Amino acid sequence: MEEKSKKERLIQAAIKLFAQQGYHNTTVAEIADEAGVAKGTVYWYFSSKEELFWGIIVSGAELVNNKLAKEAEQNNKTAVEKIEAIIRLHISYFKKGKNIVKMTQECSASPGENFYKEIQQLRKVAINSVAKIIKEGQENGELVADIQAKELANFILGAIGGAYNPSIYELEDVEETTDLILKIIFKGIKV
Amino acid sequence: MEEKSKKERLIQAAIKLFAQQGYHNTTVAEIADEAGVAKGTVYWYFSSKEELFWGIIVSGAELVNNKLAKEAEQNNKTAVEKIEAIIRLHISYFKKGKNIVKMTQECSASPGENFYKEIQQLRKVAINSVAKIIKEGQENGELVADIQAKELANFILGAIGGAYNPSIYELEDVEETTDLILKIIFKGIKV
Amino acid sequence: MEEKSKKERLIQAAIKLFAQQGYHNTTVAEIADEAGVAKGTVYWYFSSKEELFWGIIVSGAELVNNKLAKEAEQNNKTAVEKIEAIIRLHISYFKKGKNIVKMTQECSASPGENFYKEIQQLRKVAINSVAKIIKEGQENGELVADIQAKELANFILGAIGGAYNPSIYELEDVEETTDLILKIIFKGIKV
Amino acid sequence: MEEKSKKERLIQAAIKLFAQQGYHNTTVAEIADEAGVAKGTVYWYFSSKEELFWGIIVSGAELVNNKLAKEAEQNNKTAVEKIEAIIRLHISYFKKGKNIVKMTQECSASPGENFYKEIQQLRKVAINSVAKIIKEGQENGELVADIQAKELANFILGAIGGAYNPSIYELEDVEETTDLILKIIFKGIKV
DNA sequence: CATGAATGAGGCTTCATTCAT
DNA sequence: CATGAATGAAGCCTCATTCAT
Repeated sequence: MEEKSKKERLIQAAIKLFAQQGYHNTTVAEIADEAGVAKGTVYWYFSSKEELFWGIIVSGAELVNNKLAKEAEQNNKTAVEKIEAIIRLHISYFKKGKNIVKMTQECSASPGENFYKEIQQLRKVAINSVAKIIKEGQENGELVADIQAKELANFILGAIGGAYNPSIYELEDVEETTDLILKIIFKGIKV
Repeated sequence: MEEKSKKERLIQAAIKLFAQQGYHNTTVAEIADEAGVAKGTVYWYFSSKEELFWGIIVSGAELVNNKLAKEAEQNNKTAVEKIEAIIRLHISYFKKGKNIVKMTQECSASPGENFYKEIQQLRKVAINSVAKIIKEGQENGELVADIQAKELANFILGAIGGAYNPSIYELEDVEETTDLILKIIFKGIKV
Repeated sequence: MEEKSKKERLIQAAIKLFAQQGYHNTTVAEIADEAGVAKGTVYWYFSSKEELFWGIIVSGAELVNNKLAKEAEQNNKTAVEKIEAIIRLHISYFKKGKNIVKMTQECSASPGENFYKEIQQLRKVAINSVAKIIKEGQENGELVADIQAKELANFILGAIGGAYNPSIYELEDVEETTDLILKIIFKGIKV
Repeated sequence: MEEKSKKERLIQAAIKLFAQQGYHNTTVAEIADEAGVAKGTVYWYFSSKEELFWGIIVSGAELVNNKLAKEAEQNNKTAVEKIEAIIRLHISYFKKGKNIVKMTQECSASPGENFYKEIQQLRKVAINSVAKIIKEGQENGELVADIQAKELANFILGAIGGAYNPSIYELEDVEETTDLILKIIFKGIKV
């Protein structure tokens, strides 16, 4: 009796290999091998290589997006607190789901793929959640008002992704990154 | 007599198609077609599809890195001014070289490719230039001192790239993006 | 249900076409066609065109080399008998494996190919077996002693290959060739 | 002013490279490079790669064949002397024209090429010359009569080629090879 | 459910040959 | 005579996907 279902093993194998080697440099055969199943079996659980890849991305992105939406709807928090929560949320997700994050980054940077347009859709949803928080903060005077909420939301999410560059520094201590981002976004770097 | 050399036409065709369709979804045949030359001609000027792609990336990255390095060596500017110049430099490069930027982003997010490690090297060079400026600013009291220079450099470059997400908003007016970034990085968003 | 496995059919097709047209003038597509399988199937069974070619050569050469080695180790035969056996062995192999012999000849005469050095290795093994027999014959006075054993071995094997030139005379009656070689090698042609 | 004509330089370059790398692994560009001329120039002197290759083979083969024919027509020599002369002729040719010999061997073992049939024709001419000598020797009682002259001629020429295996022993001292062949062919190896 | 042999479209690359200069 | 940029046919190989068992 195996510990995990074949489907689960396939997903785990896919995450590992896609993150390591990228979408195009990972073959269905390799994934099946890594999961310990036959190549044909992949097609019983997933209709295509693309669906397998995209399914993983979506599961991760929706997880984050749902938490983002919930955060935006909180009533007993200031906007600053919510933004801080959002940043912590992302960083902790990056920490746990390093491989899926890498996949998502590749996904976001691969024009010409079917999933390229779809990932942008997901990004827009995230931006909307954050923008909502920002607008509140601007309306109640917590945040500076001379910035477009959506653009700021885009900046914050982009900065998080940009700062978390797992390939450069192998940041094991991502807590530091969190603090860095919070500090800059809230206080700037000028004395 | 044609206006541009075949080599130049090939490069332009490659930039256009790689940016639009991604590296793997663009065939050498398409590039040749777009450039109006025979397939074999590509190999007269470039030793492989990869070299063609990577050559374009490098030309762009070195351009920016050289300017970055020069900026870091300026003597008659404050650190803040230098950082502002760097941000303007990037944004103006993004504006002109939209397609090459897209290619670079794909390149940076494609593990398993030969150029993946090389692009990281280029990124490190850029980070070093920016970190040098930051250190100066911290030493002369312009910038807050409780942040690691290299991490901050990584954040700034990452934030620029993250904020400039041409696929989301088709930001024609990138000047706004510049101002946004400057404002946040220097002053933060809290009132 | 087909009579032979696809792998076997591929090998037979390859032998036929390689012998007829040579290595470089035979395409993988032709071999697949001749075998009645798809082009891709070739690569399910063989890792490359070269491996397919070389595998056939080796199977034949090892067959002969093994018999040669066994012959060399016989105790109840004179050297002359052994040499006769060796010649008969080759000629009967040539008779049956005409096509593989042709392939081997091409292989041996194609510098610059990866298998060129390897076939020489196989040839050396064969020479050693024959030289061993010759030395015995020289030691016990059966054979003339003023000839280097290895050179003589090389001559004998070379003469067999040279005499058996299937492209010149389409010798169906190879028995005659056997007798010819035996006569000359043992007794010479002078009255 | 260059020492040799371009045509001559091309031929020498071709001989060197064809012998070293084989016909299919040598490109026209390499030959032009080695000769220090432009690729297009090759086609001013030779109509095709094949013609360049074949021209070299023929020049060598005809040289030998002419000498062979002359030898056959000598009146003041015994058959044995003529055969000895033939063998010496070949070995000395092998010594001088190592590279052309290699090319000829490849040529003879490359079915599917246009020159494959032509080289057989040349071989037949050589055999006829030798067979003529043998017949004379058999008629005047010098040589054993129970062997077909043509088959013996084929054997002798084949044995010479087989014995002279430049790739195995790097025989610098080809004189020894000559003696070996003479000894065996005339006297055999049995005591 | 699972397998893995089989498929075939399509990609990258090589290279003999041509031809305008 | 000579050049070398340009061509395009053709080859080897990969791999997502299918399907009979």
